[in-house]
Amino acid sequence: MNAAIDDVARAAGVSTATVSRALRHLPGVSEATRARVLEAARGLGYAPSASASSLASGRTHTIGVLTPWIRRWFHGSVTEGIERALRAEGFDALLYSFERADGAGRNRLDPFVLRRRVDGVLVVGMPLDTDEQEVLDGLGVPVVFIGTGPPGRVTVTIDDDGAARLAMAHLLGLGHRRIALVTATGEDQPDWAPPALRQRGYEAALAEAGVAFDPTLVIPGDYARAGARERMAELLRTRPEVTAVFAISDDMAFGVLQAARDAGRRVPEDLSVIGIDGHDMSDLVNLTTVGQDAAEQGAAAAALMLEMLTGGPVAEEAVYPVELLVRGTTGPPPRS
Amino acid sequence: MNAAIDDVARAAGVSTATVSRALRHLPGVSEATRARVLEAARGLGYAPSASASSLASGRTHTIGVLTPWIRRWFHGSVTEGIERALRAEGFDALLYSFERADGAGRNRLDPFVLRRRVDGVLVVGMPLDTDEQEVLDGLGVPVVFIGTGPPGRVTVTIDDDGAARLAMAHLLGLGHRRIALVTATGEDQPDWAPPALRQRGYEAALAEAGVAFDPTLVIPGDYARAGARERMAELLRTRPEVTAVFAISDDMAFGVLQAARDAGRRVPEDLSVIGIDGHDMSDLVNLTTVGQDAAEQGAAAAALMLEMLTGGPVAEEAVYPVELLVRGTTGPPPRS
DNA sequence: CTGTTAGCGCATTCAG
DNA sequence: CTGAATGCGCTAACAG
Repeated sequence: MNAAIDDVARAAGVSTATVSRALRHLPGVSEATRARVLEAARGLGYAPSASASSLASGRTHTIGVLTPWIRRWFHGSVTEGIERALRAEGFDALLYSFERADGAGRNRLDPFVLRRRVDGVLVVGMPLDTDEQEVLDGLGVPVVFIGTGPPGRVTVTIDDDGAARLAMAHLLGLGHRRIALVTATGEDQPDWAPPALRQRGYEAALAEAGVAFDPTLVIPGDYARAGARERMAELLRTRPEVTAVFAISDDMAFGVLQAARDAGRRVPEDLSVIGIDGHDMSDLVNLTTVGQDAAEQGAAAAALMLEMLTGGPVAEEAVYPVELLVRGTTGPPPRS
Repeated sequence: MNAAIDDVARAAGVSTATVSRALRHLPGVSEATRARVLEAARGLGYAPSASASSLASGRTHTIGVLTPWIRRWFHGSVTEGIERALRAEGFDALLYSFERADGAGRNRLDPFVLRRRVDGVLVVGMPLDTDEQEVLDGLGVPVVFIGTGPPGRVTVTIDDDGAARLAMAHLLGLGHRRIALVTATGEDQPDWAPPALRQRGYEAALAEAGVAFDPTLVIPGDYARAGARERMAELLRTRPEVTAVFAISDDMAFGVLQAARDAGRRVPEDLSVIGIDGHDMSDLVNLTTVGQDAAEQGAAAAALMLEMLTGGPVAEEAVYPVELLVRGTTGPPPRS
């Protein structure tokens, strides 16, 4: 029932080599024979064996997608964009999720699971440490980073610094001066990752507006809602002079919104809140944010990968645009 | 640099057959030689070639995950659960997303992309039509359905009817009588899929409470927020007597909440809203809902698949529990 | 433009 | 318990 290449060859009256060439649309096959081969293949319901093809050619036509989560907005959107772009080109996406184990840090990146099964690796929103980068490099296949990547590597990102300035310009333009920053920290957030870059934008924007930077207004976090909510609750209690909060992700902005609600602070009358992402749910809660197209970045990364696979040179850094989405969580500061 | 099995055999002073057996922990290898082989393999950094192994054995150690979307809560959560469970057992997850093209129905399920590259297929939240089922069956590998599956197939689901009754009991218990149902319809929603089953629960609960079923209170939808919001806006305008809405998914409940807000209806004072899912964001908007554990269902489906692969008999229907999460969007009906 | 010939790296008989 | 031999199905030289 599973026809093999020589069945097709026999049916078409040619050699297996010709079948192989015809089916892959390689040059050097006459139109007439190609047509006969295609016909025979269709008739037999022939589907080439990926394993045999990989074994013989050394290429798997499969790209590994390395991501710590897939249900977070950014990671899910990027992964979806990747999968579609790859499939359109006949490539498969192999999923490798490396969720952080509780307290124990992220699962070790096992070099063996990826060895010899992918032609390339796409790393989604995951700042790899030096060891992990070495493991990946040891695979000997191209790697593209989405969302965040070490300097000097092929990356697809937004302009993190610019996105932060955009958010801050909006807040400062409304008249806010005491603006808290909710960010993400930890040893796995190096200075080339979004949290650091966005904080840089935050500080630069303050400086340009002539507002002194107050480090006690920088709230650490882990990109997640719950932590932001907790930490924000405390800030709201201890620092009533804060009139606006800039969270570096929408999910953390959601936590800020919850904390404000818990504390009985009206948004935006008492407190303005802005995020970054353009999360699916941001319009549900009417969050003002700086939107990015994560699926498009995934698709772009996939395209870059395919380009690298064919030996084409690619630009090191692809930077995607962001857009200020003014909604209902920002307004002028309360008159004091 | 990429050691092959005969390098290991040479280093350990045994044959490749013994290496193969030792590394796969097959019986019939003495402890001493197994240890020597493991040692040699580690020393050489040997990783078996998946292609060669598949070609020789006919098994790919890869499971295809068929899903229309991965960023929707249910599908993303299930997929994440699947991936983790599979990886723990040394299996790979190959992603096949088949997003509905605009207006043109879902992408055709291409039989060829899956042929000979997976040992089994997991279908996530996707009621396949008869043609598609045939395509899948033509693959000759086991199939497990999560969230919804044709009768007589191996499925992992919740008790859809029971979940609906649970939601309705809550609403009815609060005193509501005019309760709208926001559901999902269309030819791709057969009578064994959640929308039909949940509607059955809705109707049964009404009947038991002695409330006449009013078909004009059933709002069609497509599981998405936007549509629910639009259709709900109209209902709110034309049917002011409705005091509660039961949406069969949290995402649609979010749309209902937006419509209520747009219409100036207070929740829950003027209108109660309940959903099904326990979506990540449901607590953000304080939605009362019937929660399910989607990731666990994914993991369970993966385990079932592995069981089927080893020839074990499996139960046809695994039903997972749900739980009523009473939050802030439900309350007694307004006194009229 | 097409056919012949070797492998790709492993799993699996079958002997011993 | 272990080894030798065979072939999984295809691609990639190399000839013609």
